[in-house]
Amino acid sequence: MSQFKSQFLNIMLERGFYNQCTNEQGFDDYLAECEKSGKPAVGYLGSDPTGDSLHVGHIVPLMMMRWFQKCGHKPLTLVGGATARIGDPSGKDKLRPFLSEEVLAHNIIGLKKSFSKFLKFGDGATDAKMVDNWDWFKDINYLAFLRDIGTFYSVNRMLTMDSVKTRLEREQPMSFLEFNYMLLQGYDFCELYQKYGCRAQIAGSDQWGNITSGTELGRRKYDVELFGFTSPIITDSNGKKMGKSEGNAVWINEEKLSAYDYFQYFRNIGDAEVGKCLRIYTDLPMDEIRRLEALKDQEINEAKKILAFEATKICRGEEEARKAQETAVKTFEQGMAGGDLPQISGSEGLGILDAFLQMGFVESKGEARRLIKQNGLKLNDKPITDENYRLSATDFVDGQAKISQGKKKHGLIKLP
RNA sequence: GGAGGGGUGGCAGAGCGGUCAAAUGCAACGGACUGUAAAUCCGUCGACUUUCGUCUACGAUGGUUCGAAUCCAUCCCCCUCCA
Repeated sequence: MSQFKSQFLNIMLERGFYNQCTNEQGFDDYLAECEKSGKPAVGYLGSDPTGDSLHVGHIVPLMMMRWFQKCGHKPLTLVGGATARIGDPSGKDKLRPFLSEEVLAHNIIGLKKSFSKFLKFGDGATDAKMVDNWDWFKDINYLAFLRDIGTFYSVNRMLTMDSVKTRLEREQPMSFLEFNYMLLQGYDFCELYQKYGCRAQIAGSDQWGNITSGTELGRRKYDVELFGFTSPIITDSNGKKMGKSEGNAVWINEEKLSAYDYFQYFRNIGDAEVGKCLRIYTDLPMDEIRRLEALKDQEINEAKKILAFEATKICRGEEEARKAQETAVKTFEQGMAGGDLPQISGSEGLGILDAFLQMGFVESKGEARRLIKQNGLKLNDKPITDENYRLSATDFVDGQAKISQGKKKHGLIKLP
């Protein structure tokens, strides 16, 4: 069963994190050596502070780092304070808007928060550490950079990189600024190698070009072999990227998404994805996962509940996961109203259209009207038929009324 | 700087003076069927009011016309080729 010498790579393979490695054999030898000697390997995961929270789509590499740390290695989390000022062209058609200093600072705080849910930070040997490439880029001299780094890059080669090639093929503009992105990423890798002895970079497969930029620079400039390791892009059965729920991103930080909604995202995963998600989004042992994913038909719902609970536990803590679960059970299995549902305050006399608008379930009254015609809106589980209905005292039970849109979205109106 | 092409709803992409709130596809949403799944089928998909209707929208600003996404002018942005 054990195909690799290193514990880390075996876990990656077994749980479906393994997509591509710059030198599988070499990386395995290196990690095995570290694991044997008890000297942690250092690896990094980069992310640009373009938002103030990571979302489900970012979890894959985060979980890889989590395992990396569990295997006795040291994770570095790099935030691209400098590179965000440029914008990664990978997979995009347009230049990203520039971010103000305040927004960047705010985003970096948010990112650290996201990271810390999955990794243990601190000063210990295997504790995660946060670094910002702005620290080494902000004072860099252009000519010195061109001479020291630019000489190692061939434009011919750069033009063949996916991030550049696709942009050109699609006849979308690419600025010189963006063209330089891969040099900066390459430089990051080498900088971390110099500073922390970091020899591994872990990322999603869309970062392959940027990773090899770093490993090649390391080889040419420092004569050292750096390793890159990527995860596959996780898609659902329709081939779409994971991480969107009702058109909105599933955020990791609690200010952006409630634990209940986070829980529901995983609870509603497709049957075909259950095994894959258990491996990737939970810490459950493989034996347990194999048992769960073998469940069929209705029974697979048990696996989904466990998946949702475990995934929420990692990200939001056990307490929150339990509350979310209770709310889900009450709401869906017992037809009652769980306490963790989204809520607004309102009292009798409140128009039913306004109630849904305030709850954020609809974007306009017109939409609410349409949904009423389609039997899509409910008050205390009874379909609403009159769009001019106003809440009455009898609608409130124990000081709250339940309103629902469709089968999945439920919320509470509480008396003030 | 020169020549040509183009900017349409979340995306893709028709329309090229009235019948255009704008085809079609995707996405999204509601209903039916189910298992808080998938697939399928039906329906919805600018806002306000719902009955008529009103308003805001086709890069921006002006103009021509009874009437413009559609014509004209100026400006902005993008693409291709040339310098």
